[in-house]
Amino acid sequence: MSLKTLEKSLQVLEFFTSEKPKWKLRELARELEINHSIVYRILSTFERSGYIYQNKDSKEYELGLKFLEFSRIMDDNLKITELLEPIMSELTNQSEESVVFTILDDFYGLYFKITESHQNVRFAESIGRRSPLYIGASHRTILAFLPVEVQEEVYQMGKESGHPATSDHQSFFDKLQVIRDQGWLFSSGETFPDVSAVSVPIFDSQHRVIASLSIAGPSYRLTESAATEKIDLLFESKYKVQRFSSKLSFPVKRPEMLATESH
Amino acid sequence: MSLKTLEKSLQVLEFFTSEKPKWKLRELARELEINHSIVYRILSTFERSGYIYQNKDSKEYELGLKFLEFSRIMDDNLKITELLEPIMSELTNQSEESVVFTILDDFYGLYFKITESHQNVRFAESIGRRSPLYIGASHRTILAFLPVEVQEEVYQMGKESGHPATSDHQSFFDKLQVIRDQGWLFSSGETFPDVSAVSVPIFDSQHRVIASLSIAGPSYRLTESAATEKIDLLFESKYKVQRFSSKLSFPVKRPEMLATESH
DNA sequence: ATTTAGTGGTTCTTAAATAGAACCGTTGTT
DNA sequence: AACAACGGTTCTATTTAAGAACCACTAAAT
Repeated sequence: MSLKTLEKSLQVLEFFTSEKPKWKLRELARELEINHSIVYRILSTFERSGYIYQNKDSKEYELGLKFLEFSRIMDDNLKITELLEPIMSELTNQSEESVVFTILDDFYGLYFKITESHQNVRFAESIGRRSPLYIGASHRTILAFLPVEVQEEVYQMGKESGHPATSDHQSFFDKLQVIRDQGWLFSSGETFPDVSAVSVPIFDSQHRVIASLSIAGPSYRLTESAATEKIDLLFESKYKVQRFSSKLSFPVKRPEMLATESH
Repeated sequence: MSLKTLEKSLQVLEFFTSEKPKWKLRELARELEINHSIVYRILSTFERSGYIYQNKDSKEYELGLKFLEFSRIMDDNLKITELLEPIMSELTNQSEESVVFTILDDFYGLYFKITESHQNVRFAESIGRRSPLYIGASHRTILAFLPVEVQEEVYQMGKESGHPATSDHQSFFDKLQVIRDQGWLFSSGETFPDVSAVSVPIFDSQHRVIASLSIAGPSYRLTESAATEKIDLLFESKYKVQRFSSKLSFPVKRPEMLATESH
């Protein structure tokens, strides 16, 4: 069905995170609970192709330049960004806040494109950041329009990680219902402290949710009432995006349930 | 020695370029001259982990969001950029032109960081672009300080690709000598038409070349004499970079000769 | 209508690659 | 001087992948 060697190798890459970007060989092997010679072969193969870089003094391994290269190729390829850019820039100008486009990626949301207000905190460095769907307006707005089984799964993920948003099952699902009813969501300080955002879902031509569009800003300025005033602008942009999104394909990975226990 | 399955899988990824970012399964298999079921297994394994995205309508494969994610992790990790940033920004302000930091990556140079002059053409989108060392001031400046065997190899690469810079062996190597003698290089329109640049090499603590630092701008403004006037500024920045580079490790991949025929 | 050639995806058995224990030589500690 | 830990290497039993043949499907050509 799939290539086990490749699969395992890619799992190894997942351990190179922002929190732990550098690994010594045996340290990583212990963490993975596999023989260090296997890890060695994987890392050195990656290294030969530039996906992994090894500091020859400290012997530590880290991510290689290949990812920079491929990320540029992606940008070139995604004409989406060209079409998104003017719409988002306009919304930034009108709303005087930063605008964030979050894309659905399995059980996660990924900050795909950000246009920054000049009077704002720096968000742009978050591009490419992936976090679970239970957290933040931009993410929960997407979750609200996914199948209930996925919502349950995501809720469980949050529960297991101990995240406060998933402390009460009833209120979590009630809030998702609110998003579906009013078509948007405002939230404060969920993803970043002192940052608030208001989000709307983006659908493809088959009315499946694929992303969300958000206005984000510092909580002291972007209060709930300030955000509410900007909702009309946000909806205008949403429709503009949806108009062209029907013609383009976003690299969206829809979540798949491995096993459905109920009938 | 190395994992053949992984190696082959990574070779498949290399075919997703800016020029040809989307492939149909059998089309790619033909190009690779391997059985399509092998390519299928590779691509679908990559897809399950987000490295490859398949458009479910057109069935075409392209690069996945994983590369965006890893590229962000790299940025977080590379404190280099934090240290490089102020030096490069200052040089941009002083020189009133864009500044480019090019890193050595095997037989190639890769645009690693760019600070843009406000009065300038857009370079930033080139970050992550990798091109052979025979082309352009930023690249040839690095090449000049690499072993002569590597220079010969690179010259051959250029020859085979028919690039004009490598039409005459003697003059190619003479120019490299000039770079070593004067410590910098000016060139016009080599990488981008109507763009000129002046470059200096960056060495690590063991005096091995690892990168180059360049001032780049439109040829009508950054003439050879204009560039010459900025060389002092460029050298100042070069030394600032080298002062901290001794303490940090750049993810530089040094070229390795597979076989040296001559003694 | 029917053949033909193409597509993405799947299956099976032979043939090839990998796993992982045991092993280097080196380095730093006790 | 003994010990432990390191990155890296080697060898063969065991696992995995290769790739021809095969689907079901689509589009074009007859």
